[in-house]
Amino acid sequence: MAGKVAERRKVLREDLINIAEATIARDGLSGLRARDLATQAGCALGAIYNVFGDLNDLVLAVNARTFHALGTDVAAALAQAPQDPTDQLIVMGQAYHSFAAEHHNLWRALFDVERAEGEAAPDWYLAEMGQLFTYIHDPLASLNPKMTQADLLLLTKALFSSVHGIVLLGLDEASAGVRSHNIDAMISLILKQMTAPKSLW
Amino acid sequence: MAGKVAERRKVLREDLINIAEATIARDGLSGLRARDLATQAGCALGAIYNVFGDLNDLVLAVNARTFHALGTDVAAALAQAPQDPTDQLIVMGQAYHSFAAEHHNLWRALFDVERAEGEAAPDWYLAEMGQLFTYIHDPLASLNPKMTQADLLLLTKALFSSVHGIVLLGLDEASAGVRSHNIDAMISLILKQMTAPKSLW
DNA sequence: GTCCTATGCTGAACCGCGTTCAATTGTGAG
DNA sequence: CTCACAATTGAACGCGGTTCAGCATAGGAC
Repeated sequence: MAGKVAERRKVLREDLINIAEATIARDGLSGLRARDLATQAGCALGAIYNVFGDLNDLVLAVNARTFHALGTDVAAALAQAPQDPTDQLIVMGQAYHSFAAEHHNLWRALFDVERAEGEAAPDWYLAEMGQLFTYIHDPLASLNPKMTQADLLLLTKALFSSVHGIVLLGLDEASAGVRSHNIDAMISLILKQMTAPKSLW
Repeated sequence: MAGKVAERRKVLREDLINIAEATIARDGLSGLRARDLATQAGCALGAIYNVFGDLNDLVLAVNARTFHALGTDVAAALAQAPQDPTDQLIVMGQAYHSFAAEHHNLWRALFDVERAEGEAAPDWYLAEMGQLFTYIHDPLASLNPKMTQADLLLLTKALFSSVHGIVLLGLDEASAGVRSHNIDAMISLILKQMTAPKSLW
Protein backbone atom coordinates (compact mmCIF):
# COMPACT_ATOMS: atom_id res chain seq x y z
CA MET A 1 0.00 0.00 0.00
CA ALA A 2 1.48 3.24 -1.10
CA GLY A 3 1.72 6.01 1.41
CA LYS A 4 0.82 3.88 4.39
CA VAL A 5 3.91 4.95 6.24
CA ALA A 6 3.43 8.55 5.29
CA GLU A 7 -0.11 8.48 6.61
CA ARG A 8 0.84 6.86 9.89
CA ARG A 9 3.49 9.50 10.37
CA LYS A 10 1.08 12.23 9.51
CA VAL A 11 -1.33 11.03 12.18
CA LEU A 12 1.48 10.74 14.71
CA ARG A 13 2.67 14.19 13.76
CA GLU A 14 -0.74 15.68 14.46
CA ASP A 15 -1.06 13.73 17.70
CA LEU A 16 2.31 14.95 18.88
CA ILE A 17 1.50 18.55 18.06
CA ASN A 18 -1.81 18.29 19.89
CA ILE A 19 -0.20 16.76 22.97
CA ALA A 20 2.69 19.21 22.94
CA GLU A 21 0.26 22.09 22.59
CA ALA A 22 -1.77 20.94 25.57
CA THR A 23 1.38 20.31 27.60
CA ILE A 24 2.89 23.71 26.89
CA ALA A 25 -0.44 25.40 27.59
CA ARG A 26 -0.62 23.62 30.95
CA ASP A 27 2.99 23.45 32.12
CA GLY A 28 4.87 25.92 29.98
CA LEU A 29 7.59 25.29 27.47
CA SER A 30 9.93 23.87 30.08
CA GLY A 31 7.31 21.29 31.03
CA LEU A 32 7.67 19.56 27.69
CA ARG A 33 9.42 16.18 28.05
CA ALA A 34 10.16 13.75 25.27
CA ARG A 35 9.36 10.71 27.41
CA ASP A 36 6.00 12.09 28.58
CA LEU A 37 5.17 12.94 25.02
CA ALA A 38 5.89 9.40 23.86
CA THR A 39 3.86 7.90 26.69
CA GLN A 40 0.86 10.09 26.01
CA ALA A 41 1.04 9.54 22.27
CA GLY A 42 1.40 5.80 22.82
CA CYS A 43 4.48 5.70 20.67
CA ALA A 44 8.12 4.86 21.17
CA LEU A 45 10.51 7.51 22.37
CA GLY A 46 12.45 7.33 19.14
CA ALA A 47 9.30 7.71 17.06
CA ILE A 48 9.24 11.41 17.88
CA TYR A 49 12.52 11.72 16.03
CA ASN A 50 11.11 9.97 12.96
CA VAL A 51 8.64 12.83 12.63
CA PHE A 52 10.52 15.83 13.99
CA GLY A 53 14.22 16.55 13.83
CA ASP A 54 14.22 17.39 17.51
CA LEU A 55 11.88 18.72 20.18
CA ASN A 56 12.54 22.24 19.03
CA ASP A 57 11.02 21.44 15.65
CA LEU A 58 7.94 20.18 17.44
CA VAL A 59 7.73 23.39 19.43
CA LEU A 60 8.02 25.34 16.20
CA ALA A 61 5.06 23.38 14.83
CA VAL A 62 3.06 24.29 17.93
CA ASN A 63 4.17 27.89 17.55
CA ALA A 64 2.99 27.97 13.96
CA ARG A 65 -0.48 27.01 15.17
CA THR A 66 -0.38 29.49 18.01
CA PHE A 67 0.73 32.30 15.77
CA HIS A 68 -1.98 31.48 13.27
CA ALA A 69 -4.63 31.43 15.99
CA LEU A 70 -3.33 34.77 17.20
CA GLY A 71 -3.63 36.20 13.71
CA THR A 72 -7.16 34.85 13.44
CA ASP A 73 -8.18 36.42 16.74
CA VAL A 74 -6.75 39.78 15.76
CA ALA A 75 -8.48 39.60 12.38
CA ALA A 76 -11.78 38.72 14.03
CA ALA A 77 -11.46 41.66 16.39
CA LEU A 78 -10.66 43.94 13.48
CA ALA A 79 -13.68 42.69 11.55
CA GLN A 80 -16.00 43.65 14.39
CA ALA A 81 -14.28 46.95 15.08
CA PRO A 82 -15.70 50.37 14.23
CA GLN A 83 -14.55 52.16 11.11
CA ASP A 84 -12.43 54.63 13.02
CA PRO A 85 -8.77 53.72 12.41
CA THR A 86 -7.67 54.58 15.94
CA ASP A 87 -10.42 52.39 17.37
CA GLN A 88 -9.35 49.62 15.05
CA LEU A 89 -5.79 49.79 16.34
CA ILE A 90 -6.97 49.78 19.95
CA VAL A 91 -9.27 46.83 19.37
CA MET A 92 -6.43 44.90 17.76
CA GLY A 93 -4.04 45.78 20.56
CA GLN A 94 -6.51 44.61 23.13
CA ALA A 95 -7.17 41.44 21.14
CA TYR A 96 -3.42 40.85 21.23
CA HIS A 97 -3.43 41.34 24.98
CA SER A 98 -6.45 39.11 25.36
CA PHE A 99 -4.84 36.31 23.37
CA ALA A 100 -1.60 36.56 25.32
CA ALA A 101 -3.45 36.49 28.63
CA GLU A 102 -5.69 33.57 27.71
CA HIS A 103 -2.91 31.48 26.19
CA HIS A 104 -0.04 32.77 28.26
CA ASN A 105 2.25 29.75 28.06
CA LEU A 106 1.63 29.17 24.38
CA TRP A 107 2.18 32.85 23.67
CA ARG A 108 5.41 32.89 25.65
CA ALA A 109 6.61 29.85 23.74
CA LEU A 110 6.47 31.95 20.59
CA PHE A 111 9.37 33.99 21.91
CA ASP A 112 11.10 31.60 24.28
CA VAL A 113 11.80 28.97 21.67
CA GLU A 114 15.45 28.45 20.89
CA ARG A 115 16.40 30.17 17.70
CA ALA A 116 19.73 29.33 16.11
CA GLU A 117 22.09 32.27 15.87
CA GLY A 118 22.21 33.17 12.21
CA GLU A 119 19.22 31.09 11.17
CA ALA A 120 16.51 32.83 9.17
CA ALA A 121 13.00 32.82 10.59
CA PRO A 122 10.76 30.16 9.02
CA ASP A 123 8.41 31.14 6.20
CA TRP A 124 5.21 30.67 8.18
CA TYR A 125 6.58 33.07 10.78
CA LEU A 126 7.30 35.77 8.23
CA ALA A 127 3.93 35.22 6.58
CA GLU A 128 1.94 35.52 9.82
CA MET A 129 4.00 38.47 10.95
CA GLY A 130 3.46 40.15 7.61
CA GLN A 131 -0.28 39.62 7.98
CA LEU A 132 -0.32 41.18 11.45
CA PHE A 133 1.70 44.10 10.15
CA THR A 134 -0.79 44.62 7.34
CA TYR A 135 -3.64 44.85 9.82
CA ILE A 136 -1.76 47.59 11.64
CA HIS A 137 -0.40 49.28 8.57
CA ASP A 138 -3.72 49.94 6.86
CA PRO A 139 -5.38 52.05 9.56
CA LEU A 140 -2.13 53.94 9.99
CA ALA A 141 -1.95 54.62 6.28
CA SER A 142 -5.48 56.00 6.26
CA LEU A 143 -4.63 58.21 9.23
CA ASN A 144 -1.43 59.47 7.62
CA PRO A 145 -2.06 59.57 3.89
CA LYS A 146 1.05 61.62 3.17
CA MET A 147 3.50 59.51 5.08
CA THR A 148 6.18 57.68 3.09
CA GLN A 149 6.14 53.89 3.01
CA ALA A 150 9.37 53.77 4.95
CA ASP A 151 7.99 55.97 7.73
CA LEU A 152 4.75 54.00 7.81
CA LEU A 153 6.70 50.79 8.21
CA LEU A 154 8.71 52.33 11.02
CA LEU A 155 5.54 53.50 12.74
CA THR A 156 3.90 50.11 12.26
CA LYS A 157 6.81 48.32 13.84
CA ALA A 158 7.09 50.85 16.62
CA LEU A 159 3.43 50.47 17.57
CA PHE A 160 3.47 46.70 17.35
CA SER A 161 6.61 46.60 19.49
CA SER A 162 5.13 49.00 22.00
CA VAL A 163 1.96 47.00 22.46
CA HIS A 164 4.02 43.83 22.66
CA GLY A 165 6.21 45.38 25.34
CA ILE A 166 3.22 46.56 27.35
CA VAL A 167 1.63 43.13 27.24
CA LEU A 168 4.91 41.34 27.95
CA LEU A 169 5.83 43.33 31.04
CA GLY A 170 2.21 43.67 32.10
CA LEU A 171 1.60 39.93 32.13
CA ASP A 172 4.96 39.30 33.81
CA GLU A 173 3.82 41.24 36.84
CA ALA A 174 0.25 40.07 36.47
CA SER A 175 0.76 37.80 39.45
CA ALA A 176 2.04 40.79 41.39
CA GLY A 177 -1.34 42.44 41.22
CA VAL A 178 -1.23 44.47 38.03
CA ARG A 179 -4.72 44.41 36.71
CA SER A 180 -5.66 43.41 33.24
CA HIS A 181 -7.62 46.57 32.62
CA ASN A 182 -4.46 48.55 33.33
CA ILE A 183 -2.80 46.84 30.42
CA ASP A 184 -5.74 47.70 28.20
CA ALA A 185 -5.61 51.26 29.48
CA MET A 186 -1.91 51.52 28.59
CA ILE A 187 -2.52 50.11 25.13
CA SER A 188 -5.36 52.53 24.55
CA LEU A 189 -3.32 55.44 25.91
CA ILE A 190 -0.37 54.79 23.63
CA LEU A 191 -2.43 54.17 20.53
CA LYS A 192 -4.71 57.15 21.02
CA GLN A 193 -1.85 59.53 21.54
CA MET A 194 0.25 58.03 18.75
CA THR A 195 -2.57 58.54 16.28
CA ALA A 196 -3.60 61.94 17.56
CA PRO A 197 -3.62 64.59 14.85
CA LYS A 198 -0.81 66.66 16.38
CA SER A 199 1.42 65.38 13.64
CA LEU A 200 5.18 65.45 13.85
CA TRP A 201 5.70 64.45 10.27
CA MET B 1 41.99 32.91 62.60
CA ALA B 2 38.57 34.42 62.72
CA GLY B 3 36.69 34.87 59.47
CA LYS B 4 39.15 32.97 57.35
CA VAL B 5 36.40 30.84 55.89
CA ALA B 6 34.11 33.79 55.34
CA GLU B 7 36.84 35.69 53.51
CA ARG B 8 37.73 32.76 51.27
CA ARG B 9 34.06 32.42 50.37
CA LYS B 10 33.73 36.09 49.68
CA VAL B 11 36.64 35.98 47.25
CA LEU B 12 35.23 32.88 45.57
CA ARG B 13 31.85 34.52 45.35
CA GLU B 14 33.30 37.52 43.52
CA ASP B 15 35.37 35.28 41.27
CA LEU B 16 32.35 33.22 40.34
CA ILE B 17 30.26 36.29 39.57
CA ASN B 18 33.06 37.69 37.41
CA ILE B 19 33.48 34.46 35.50
CA ALA B 20 29.76 33.95 35.10
CA GLU B 21 29.36 37.51 33.88
CA ALA B 22 32.08 37.06 31.28
CA THR B 23 30.64 33.70 30.22
CA ILE B 24 27.10 34.98 29.84
CA ALA B 25 28.36 38.03 27.95
CA ARG B 26 30.28 35.75 25.56
CA ASP B 27 28.04 32.70 25.22
CA GLY B 28 24.67 33.74 26.54
CA LEU B 29 22.82 32.44 29.55
CA SER B 30 22.59 28.93 28.15
CA GLY B 31 26.39 28.83 27.81
CA LEU B 32 26.81 28.85 31.57
CA ARG B 33 27.98 25.46 32.87
CA ALA B 34 28.72 24.55 36.47
CA ARG B 35 31.75 22.43 35.54
CA ASP B 36 33.30 25.13 33.35
CA LEU B 37 32.72 27.62 36.10
CA ALA B 38 34.50 25.43 38.63
CA THR B 39 37.41 24.81 36.26
CA GLN B 40 37.87 28.47 35.51
CA ALA B 41 37.55 29.49 39.14
CA GLY B 42 39.99 26.75 40.13
CA CYS B 43 37.55 25.40 42.66
CA ALA B 44 35.68 22.18 43.20
CA LEU B 45 32.35 21.65 41.53
CA GLY B 46 30.61 21.48 44.86
CA ALA B 47 32.24 24.70 46.06
CA ILE B 48 29.83 26.66 43.89
CA TYR B 49 27.03 25.34 46.05
CA ASN B 50 28.75 26.47 49.22
CA VAL B 51 28.43 30.03 47.99
CA PHE B 52 25.24 30.00 45.93
CA GLY B 53 22.12 27.94 46.46
CA ASP B 54 22.11 27.00 42.81
CA LEU B 55 23.24 28.35 39.46
CA ASN B 56 20.15 30.49 39.25
CA ASP B 57 21.23 32.39 42.34
CA LEU B 58 24.55 33.06 40.66
CA VAL B 59 22.76 34.35 37.57
CA LEU B 60 20.68 36.60 39.80
CA ALA B 61 23.90 38.01 41.27
CA VAL B 62 25.16 38.73 37.75
CA ASN B 63 21.81 40.28 36.90
CA ALA B 64 22.00 42.55 39.91
CA ARG B 65 25.28 43.91 38.57
CA THR B 66 23.92 44.23 35.06
CA PHE B 67 20.82 46.02 36.21
CA HIS B 68 22.87 48.39 38.30
CA ALA B 69 25.19 49.15 35.37
CA LEU B 70 22.13 49.78 33.22
CA GLY B 71 20.77 52.22 35.78
CA THR B 72 24.12 53.97 35.93
CA ASP B 73 24.26 54.32 32.15
CA VAL B 74 20.75 55.75 32.00
CA ALA B 75 21.51 58.14 34.83
CA ALA B 76 24.70 59.29 33.09
CA ALA B 77 22.78 59.89 29.88
CA LEU B 78 20.16 61.84 31.78
CA ALA B 79 22.82 63.95 33.47
CA GLN B 80 24.21 65.05 30.12
CA ALA B 81 20.81 65.55 28.53
CA PRO B 82 19.26 68.93 27.73
CA GLN B 83 16.70 70.43 30.08
CA ASP B 84 13.79 69.66 27.77
CA PRO B 85 11.81 66.79 29.32
CA THR B 86 11.04 65.18 25.97
CA ASP B 87 14.72 65.23 25.03
CA GLN B 88 15.53 63.72 28.40
CA LEU B 89 13.16 60.85 27.78
CA ILE B 90 14.58 60.25 24.33
CA VAL B 91 18.15 60.31 25.57
CA MET B 92 17.28 57.79 28.27
CA GLY B 93 15.46 55.56 25.82
CA GLN B 94 18.41 55.57 23.51
CA ALA B 95 20.76 54.91 26.42
CA TYR B 96 18.59 51.90 27.23
CA HIS B 97 18.87 50.75 23.64
CA SER B 98 22.59 51.35 23.61
CA PHE B 99 23.11 49.33 26.78
CA ALA B 100 21.00 46.46 25.49
CA ALA B 101 22.88 46.42 22.20
CA GLU B 102 26.33 46.58 23.77
CA HIS B 103 25.61 43.98 26.43
CA HIS B 104 23.05 41.95 24.56
CA ASN B 105 23.52 38.62 26.32
CA LEU B 106 23.77 40.14 29.77
CA TRP B 107 20.70 42.25 29.09
CA ARG B 108 18.74 39.24 27.86
CA ALA B 109 19.74 37.32 30.98
CA LEU B 110 17.84 39.93 33.00
CA PHE B 111 14.61 38.63 31.51
CA ASP B 112 15.48 35.05 30.60
CA VAL B 113 16.40 33.99 34.11
CA GLU B 114 14.10 31.46 35.65
CA ARG B 115 11.69 33.08 38.05
CA ALA B 116 9.71 30.88 40.38
CA GLU B 117 5.96 31.10 39.88
CA GLY B 118 4.69 32.98 42.88
CA GLU B 119 8.07 34.20 44.09
CA ALA B 120 8.40 37.92 44.73
CA ALA B 121 11.09 39.79 42.83
CA PRO B 122 14.24 40.38 44.88
CA ASP B 123 14.70 43.71 46.63
CA TRP B 124 17.58 44.89 44.46
CA TYR B 125 15.39 44.35 41.43
CA LEU B 126 12.56 46.45 42.81
CA ALA B 127 15.00 49.14 43.93
CA GLU B 128 16.73 49.44 40.53
CA MET B 129 13.41 49.31 38.73
CA GLY B 130 12.04 52.01 40.99
CA GLN B 131 15.07 54.15 40.23
CA LEU B 132 14.56 53.75 36.47
CA PHE B 133 10.90 54.59 36.88
CA THR B 134 11.79 57.74 38.79
CA TYR B 135 14.03 58.91 35.95
CA ILE B 136 11.09 58.52 33.58
CA HIS B 137 8.46 59.77 35.95
CA ASP B 138 10.02 63.17 36.66
CA PRO B 139 10.14 64.56 33.11
CA LEU B 140 6.63 63.24 32.54
CA ALA B 141 5.40 64.97 35.68
CA SER B 142 6.88 68.28 34.56
CA LEU B 143 5.24 67.85 31.16
CA ASN B 144 1.87 67.00 32.70
CA PRO B 145 1.62 68.95 35.93
CA LYS B 146 -2.09 68.29 36.30
CA MET B 147 -2.01 64.56 35.82
CA THR B 148 -2.91 62.36 38.77
CA GLN B 149 -0.23 60.15 40.32
CA ALA B 150 -2.07 57.04 39.14
CA ASP B 151 -2.20 58.26 35.56
CA LEU B 152 1.43 59.32 35.69
CA LEU B 153 2.40 55.86 36.89
CA LEU B 154 0.41 54.29 34.09
CA LEU B 155 2.08 56.54 31.54
CA THR B 156 5.51 55.84 33.02
CA LYS B 157 5.00 52.10 32.79
CA ALA B 158 3.51 52.35 29.32
CA LEU B 159 6.46 54.31 28.00
CA PHE B 160 9.03 52.11 29.64
CA SER B 161 7.29 49.04 28.30
CA SER B 162 7.07 50.53 24.83
CA VAL B 163 10.75 51.37 24.65
CA HIS B 164 11.56 47.95 26.06
CA GLY B 165 9.41 46.29 23.40
CA ILE B 166 11.00 48.30 20.61
CA VAL B 167 14.49 47.41 21.77
CA LEU B 168 13.58 43.77 22.37
CA LEU B 169 12.06 43.11 18.98
CA GLY B 170 14.51 45.42 17.26
CA LEU B 171 17.56 43.59 18.57
CA ASP B 172 15.95 40.22 17.87
CA GLU B 173 15.87 40.98 14.20
CA ALA B 174 19.10 42.92 14.35
CA SER B 175 20.86 40.04 12.67
CA ALA B 176 18.19 40.15 9.97
CA GLY B 177 19.34 43.59 8.91
CA VAL B 178 17.30 45.99 11.02
CA ARG B 179 19.55 48.90 11.60
CA SER B 180 20.34 50.31 14.97
CA HIS B 181 19.40 53.83 13.95
CA ASN B 182 15.93 52.55 13.09
CA ILE B 183 15.51 51.49 16.69
CA ASP B 184 16.57 54.91 17.85
CA ALA B 185 14.20 56.47 15.35
CA MET B 186 11.30 54.40 16.69
CA ILE B 187 12.12 55.32 20.27
CA SER B 188 12.31 58.98 19.36
CA LEU B 189 9.10 58.77 17.35
CA ILE B 190 7.10 57.22 20.17
CA LEU B 191 8.45 59.47 22.88
CA LYS B 192 8.02 62.67 20.87
CA GLN B 193 4.46 61.87 19.98
CA MET B 194 3.58 60.61 23.43
CA THR B 195 4.78 63.86 24.99
CA ALA B 196 3.33 66.12 22.34
CA PRO B 197 1.02 68.77 23.78
CA LYS B 198 -2.14 67.42 22.14
CA SER B 199 -3.19 66.19 25.52
CA LEU B 200 -5.78 63.52 25.98
CA TRP B 201 -6.01 64.00 29.68
C1' DG C 1 2.06 -19.51 1.04
C1' DT C 2 7.00 -18.80 1.76
C1' DC C 3 11.09 -16.60 1.57
C1' DC C 4 13.86 -12.52 1.33
C1' DT C 5 15.33 -7.92 1.51
C1' DA C 6 14.70 -3.26 2.48
C1' DT C 7 12.64 -0.17 5.22
C1' DG C 8 10.66 1.49 9.49
C1' DC C 9 10.32 1.24 14.48
C1' DT C 10 11.86 0.52 19.07
C1' DG C 11 13.70 1.54 23.54
C1' DA C 12 18.00 0.61 26.01
C1' DA C 13 22.02 3.10 26.20
C1' DC C 14 24.79 7.40 25.74
C1' DC C 15 25.95 11.88 26.98
C1' DG C 16 25.84 16.28 29.24
C1' DC C 17 24.41 18.77 33.01
C1' DG C 18 22.72 20.46 37.67
C1' DT C 19 22.83 18.96 42.10
C1' DT C 20 23.97 16.07 46.29
C1' DC C 21 26.41 14.01 50.06
C1' DA C 22 29.71 10.46 52.00
C1' DA C 23 34.36 10.82 52.56
C1' DT C 24 38.23 13.68 53.15
C1' DT C 25 40.64 17.67 54.60
C1' DG C 26 41.28 21.80 57.27
C1' DT C 27 40.63 24.62 61.52
C1' DG C 28 41.34 26.24 66.00
C1' DA C 29 40.23 25.62 70.98
C1' DG C 30 41.96 23.19 74.88
C1' DC D 1 49.64 17.94 69.91
C1' DT D 2 44.95 16.28 69.89
C1' DC D 3 40.46 16.20 69.03
C1' DA D 4 35.89 17.50 67.56
C1' DC D 5 33.66 19.93 64.55
C1' DA D 6 33.16 22.48 60.15
C1' DA D 7 34.25 23.09 55.44
C1' DT D 8 35.46 21.19 51.08
C1' DT D 9 35.68 17.89 47.62
C1' DG D 10 34.45 15.34 43.46
C1' DA D 11 32.43 10.90 42.38
C1' DA D 12 27.89 9.55 41.88
C1' DC D 13 22.81 10.42 41.10
C1' DG D 14 18.83 11.68 38.51
C1' DC D 15 16.97 13.63 34.73
C1' DG D 16 16.24 14.57 30.03
C1' DG D 17 17.36 14.95 24.89
C1' DT D 18 19.11 12.25 21.37
C1' DT D 19 21.00 8.10 18.98
C1' DC D 20 21.38 3.68 16.77
C1' DA D 21 21.98 -1.48 16.83
C1' DG D 22 18.80 -4.78 16.66
C1' DC D 23 14.06 -6.22 15.82
C1' DA D 24 9.63 -6.06 13.29
C1' DT D 25 7.17 -5.41 9.31
C1' DA D 26 5.85 -4.76 4.59
C1' DG D 27 5.58 -6.23 0.18
C1' DG D 28 7.68 -8.17 -4.05
C1' DA D 29 9.36 -12.59 -6.29
C1' DC D 30 8.49 -17.12 -6.94
